[in-house]
Amino acid sequence: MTSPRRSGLGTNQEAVRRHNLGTLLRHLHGAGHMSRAELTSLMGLNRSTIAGLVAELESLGVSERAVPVGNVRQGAGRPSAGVRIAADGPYVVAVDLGVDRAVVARVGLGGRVLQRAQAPVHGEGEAWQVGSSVAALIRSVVADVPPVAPLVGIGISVPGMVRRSDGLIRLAPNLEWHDVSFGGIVLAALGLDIPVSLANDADLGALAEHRRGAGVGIDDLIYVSGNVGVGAGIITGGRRFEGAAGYAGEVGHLRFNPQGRPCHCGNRGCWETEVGAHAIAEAISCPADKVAQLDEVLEGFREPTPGLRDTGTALGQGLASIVNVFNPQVVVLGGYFRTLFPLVRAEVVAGLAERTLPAPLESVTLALPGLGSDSTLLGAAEIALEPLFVDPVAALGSALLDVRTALAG
Amino acid sequence: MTSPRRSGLGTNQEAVRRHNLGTLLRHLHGAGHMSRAELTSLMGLNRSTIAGLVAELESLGVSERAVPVGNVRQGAGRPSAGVRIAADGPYVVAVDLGVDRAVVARVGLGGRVLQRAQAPVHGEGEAWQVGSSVAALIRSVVADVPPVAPLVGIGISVPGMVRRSDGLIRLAPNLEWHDVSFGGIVLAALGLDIPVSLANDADLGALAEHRRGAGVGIDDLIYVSGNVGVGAGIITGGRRFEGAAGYAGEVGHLRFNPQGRPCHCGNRGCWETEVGAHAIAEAISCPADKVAQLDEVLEGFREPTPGLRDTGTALGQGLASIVNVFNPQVVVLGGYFRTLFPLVRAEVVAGLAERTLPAPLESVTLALPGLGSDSTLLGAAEIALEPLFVDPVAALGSALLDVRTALAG
DNA sequence: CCGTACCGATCACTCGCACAACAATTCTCG
DNA sequence: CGAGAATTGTTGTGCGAGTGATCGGTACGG
Repeated sequence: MTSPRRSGLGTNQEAVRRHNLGTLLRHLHGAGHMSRAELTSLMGLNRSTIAGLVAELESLGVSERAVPVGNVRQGAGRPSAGVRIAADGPYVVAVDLGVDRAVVARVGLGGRVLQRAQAPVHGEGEAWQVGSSVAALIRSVVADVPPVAPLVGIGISVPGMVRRSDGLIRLAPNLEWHDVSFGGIVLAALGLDIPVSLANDADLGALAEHRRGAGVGIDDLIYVSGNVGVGAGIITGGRRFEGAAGYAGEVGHLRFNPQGRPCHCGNRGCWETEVGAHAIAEAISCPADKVAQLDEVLEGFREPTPGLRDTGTALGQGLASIVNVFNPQVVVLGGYFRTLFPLVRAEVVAGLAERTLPAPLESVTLALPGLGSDSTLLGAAEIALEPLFVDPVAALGSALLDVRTALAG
Repeated sequence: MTSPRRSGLGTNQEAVRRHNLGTLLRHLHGAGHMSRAELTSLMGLNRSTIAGLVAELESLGVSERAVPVGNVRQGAGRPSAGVRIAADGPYVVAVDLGVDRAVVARVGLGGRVLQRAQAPVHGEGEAWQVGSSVAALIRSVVADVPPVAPLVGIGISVPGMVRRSDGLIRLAPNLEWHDVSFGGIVLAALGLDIPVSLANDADLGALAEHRRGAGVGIDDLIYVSGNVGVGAGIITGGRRFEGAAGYAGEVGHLRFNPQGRPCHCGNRGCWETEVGAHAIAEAISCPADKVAQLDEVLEGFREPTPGLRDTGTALGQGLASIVNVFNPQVVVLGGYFRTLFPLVRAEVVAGLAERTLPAPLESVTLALPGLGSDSTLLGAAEIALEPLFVDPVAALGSALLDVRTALAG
């Protein structure tokens, strides 16, 4: 479900055109609306070349002309005609699979959420049950999509380890899933056969924050997601760090306190036993059945408890290992850390400074997600959109038109 | 001293030619000797195109025709004329700066070591003293280079943290250097002005093992270097993982045992206090003044001592964190681990299996360096050669001809 | 011994981008 | 208020890079 990696191939002219068209669309996707003049300077190509590429995108129905937008005019000269994302252009379906709920959205280019729906899913539900719930949500978000708009694919964020080669969910501890082909289940429930991409939620959070959130323009960032488990998504050099099989970023099981609590992985004192949802809940004496609503509970606090302060210190100290090892420019704190961090910022920063080496410490910043709780959902949209940026013509050629009819038939 | 990162630029025809010429040379560098037919299928380009590129490389003096090499003929047909690296072609100078000695080599394309020299350097020597020793070694390895052979640049492997933006050595604990511009020092001692690239030794070990050692064809590997400190070099997706400023891979300070020995970084129980050279020396009761010769001492053992077994277990358990976080396909054990690992293989494997998550564990392999103790030296050569693969014409255009005269004048 | 297979060399062809000239539009300065 | 400067879109031309077909050369195999 993911394209194989490129080898040391040569480049021919066809590839040049594909690459340039895809890069132009990537820029448009990033900015949403821009002038041809901006594109010219960004891509370093000739004006005429940009004009040709823009014309091709328009004929593909991806972009449309816009009036010379009345933004700040910085100088003399003929105003540059705008290029903007077409209203009925290509879109994807993004699925954010959580432990207790699923969020589904129809997302267009530019990361615009066009429709959204969500529903609770049972914690220990069978995969096929969850799959049919998700399929129902997908049907609802595409209920009033215009027939001319092409569906490029589906992206799914999973709270677990996803094998890159085929998108198989190897292990989702909190869903109690082992080796589930969730992409196939959803497609079967829909009766469709379109591209489906799956990836780990933290990886997708990192991707979305890099493209549209707190990490725009930052090529080396880490998104640390605090939920029941703790995971990290890594962006390096502007690319996703996936590892050999797609499992990279399992920072939750870093050795933190060999005398600590037992972890479900079989060891003791893994970092996530000190800063995961259960540890946070314990620090604020939150009853076990309210751990799923930990966000709301945490928001009730104006001052941290001593237990929370300790959790904050542990969070900072664990982040120190991550910063030492990855040397990121920004660390984005997602999941429950998003509400925890503002409460115990001082302790986190102190724990980080205490254990990080001077050189990597001086260039790192801690940040909250710029996309709030939508990071993973928008990350799922990004991986589904990706084929458009590699080869727009091919991706649109294989996209699905008139989804409502296809779903009805 | 390192080229800036590429942004989302477009591709023009000039870039295509550069890229194809560089890619062809990269293949030739990897295989040393190949037929045009192989190049055709590897790069996916037309025969005529390959012929044109090969002709250009020949006119640049980089490659030369070889007789249809008498290797295994797999089928009928006219034998494909060979392409091989030119005898008097471009070369680089590689420097492996160790704690107690420096190795300098003249290295040609294909990673061939053409000349080599080494000398002891004082542990706490001033940087300029070490620089002039290295300069003398460089003079000796280029003493009988033919005048027509161009010198592309110098690559230096450093046992410390190197800032990527300018090659500044931020910290080399065992040399007791802070913020040393060693590249500039060496150039000044030589009286030359040519490109110098510096990088961390573990990073370069990883690069060399990926290109020419135990990791050929492996796109996700980690080279863990055990010396006085412990560091890691990471290759992901076939690229170096450097982090925002170049400091990525500092695994030696991963938290291992919070009640453990104090580390020079100010914390307690960092992993390198358990598996670094001093810990190994302690495990075998090696006197402190022989730590520099730990390799030879270790080679004297046929059976591991109980202390070494414990070190092996700690090594495996620490590697587990690395495997969980990076999900590599291969972990190469360099430095002192190269002699330690065969002694305590069982303990390392057991420690790794005990603490690694099942999914990343199933795809990882432990390996010894395919290049022996030359990994870092050849990695230094690789970064110096890199400009040739990005743009052969430009790199050769700015290369230095007739080095002997330039050094004399 | 001859047919087949494979490779190198050559040349016309296609395609994509760069360049130059011109038109359109706005700003600025006198 | 008007002319020139500045910037951008448009169009046609040219260059360069890779493609594809053809021919000739060399080896293998029956």
